[in-house]
Amino acid sequence: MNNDPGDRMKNGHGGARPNAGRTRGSGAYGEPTRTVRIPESAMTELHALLEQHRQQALLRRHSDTLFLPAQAAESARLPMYSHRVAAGFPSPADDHVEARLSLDEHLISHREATFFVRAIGNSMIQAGIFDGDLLVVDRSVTPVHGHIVIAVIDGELTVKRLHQRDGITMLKAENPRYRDILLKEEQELRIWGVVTATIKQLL
Amino acid sequence: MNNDPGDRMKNGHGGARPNAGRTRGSGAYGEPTRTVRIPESAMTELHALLEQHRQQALLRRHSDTLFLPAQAAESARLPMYSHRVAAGFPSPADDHVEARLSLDEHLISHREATFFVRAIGNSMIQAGIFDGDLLVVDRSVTPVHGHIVIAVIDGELTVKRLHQRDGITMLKAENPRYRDILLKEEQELRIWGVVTATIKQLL
DNA sequence: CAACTTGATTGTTGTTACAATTTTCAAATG
DNA sequence: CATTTGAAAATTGTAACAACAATCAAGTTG
Repeated sequence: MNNDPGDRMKNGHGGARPNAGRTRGSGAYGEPTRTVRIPESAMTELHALLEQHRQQALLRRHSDTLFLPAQAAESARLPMYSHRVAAGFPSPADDHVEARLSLDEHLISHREATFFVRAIGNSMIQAGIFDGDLLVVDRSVTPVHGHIVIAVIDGELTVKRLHQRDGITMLKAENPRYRDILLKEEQELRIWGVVTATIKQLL
Repeated sequence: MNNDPGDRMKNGHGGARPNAGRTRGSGAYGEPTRTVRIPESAMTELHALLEQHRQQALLRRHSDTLFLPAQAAESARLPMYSHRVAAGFPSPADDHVEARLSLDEHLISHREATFFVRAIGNSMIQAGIFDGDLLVVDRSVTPVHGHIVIAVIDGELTVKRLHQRDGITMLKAENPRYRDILLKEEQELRIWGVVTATIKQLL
């Protein structure tokens, strides 16, 4: 070993030669890279993704000496993406969503006293009740002023808002084109129940 | 306006106050990020992954308005009355009811693809969707012209009616006081799903 | 002369730094 | 009391940096 640096430095090795240095694409991926910023929770998934790319680069690099057994038929190997890369949308199958909801439980408090009625007509359109909507009716709720109720007037089933003021009982429609029903003395008001929810099916 | 900087600078606004500046986790992912270096061919996959994380962050951020269906417990069938049952008091215990109904079964056709959203605002009031209504959303339904959809525009979750005519895509509000959203070229429309039912709770 | 060593060179790679942007709060304004 | 405004603090894409690895040609050794 020559420990004197001066001598060697003068007629130095290497130098600004062409084709010196490591060759392009000699990294772990065999291709240029970029820096990106990602959330920390994506790190594990990303590491899986990177490992996959490294494997593929390794395979490409040694493709002249490495062979794999032919696959039985075209059992089209799909790329083994980490987790659900393709998804992109929140999926109900995902687990880390806090609240889960049962419509039955959510909308029905008194099971024994609840039934459904399909609305007919447009007399309650301003209350958001359209023809064909499904109404959830609770018979155990005591109807008071302001409630939307299912009532029987002259043998007809109707949905109206119950008004009780100064001893006068009315069934008001929520549509200016419909008349309110003022309850006469001899008329009997039969209230089947209070509407606790209305459901509009669009499809 | 005081254009003299000296005055304002002295008792300047802001300053090194506590709790000033934007809050931690207010980014698109709701969590800290890191920079990593990845091969270029992984960029598309990474973008999908990141989009997914952004969606999940959005979902987390709106967890007070987003729900998923519960597992089918003992889905209680409740009586479903037809409208013409004029006579006396029907009881849910009665037998001569037409059908018995489970809301979960009736309103949810694809459990794996269904979630709930609580509506905010009154932009769809003429479609019978009011502030606070519960929307049943099915991701497996292909959105077409006329459907009411849940969409993400500029990171905001909205309910609108989808219009597609002559190559133009619009999100129309059903309330004259709200402007329609005309989709610009560079704007990306993300439709989370189609609203299959809306539920208005009255009690 | 073939095999090995050596040093400069150049691409890779993980991380840090930076600048532009966005979000937020409280004081100031009307 | 609602709105405006300026500074502060975080986000975010990208540039820069430093340590490292690979490569080649000249030099050295047997």
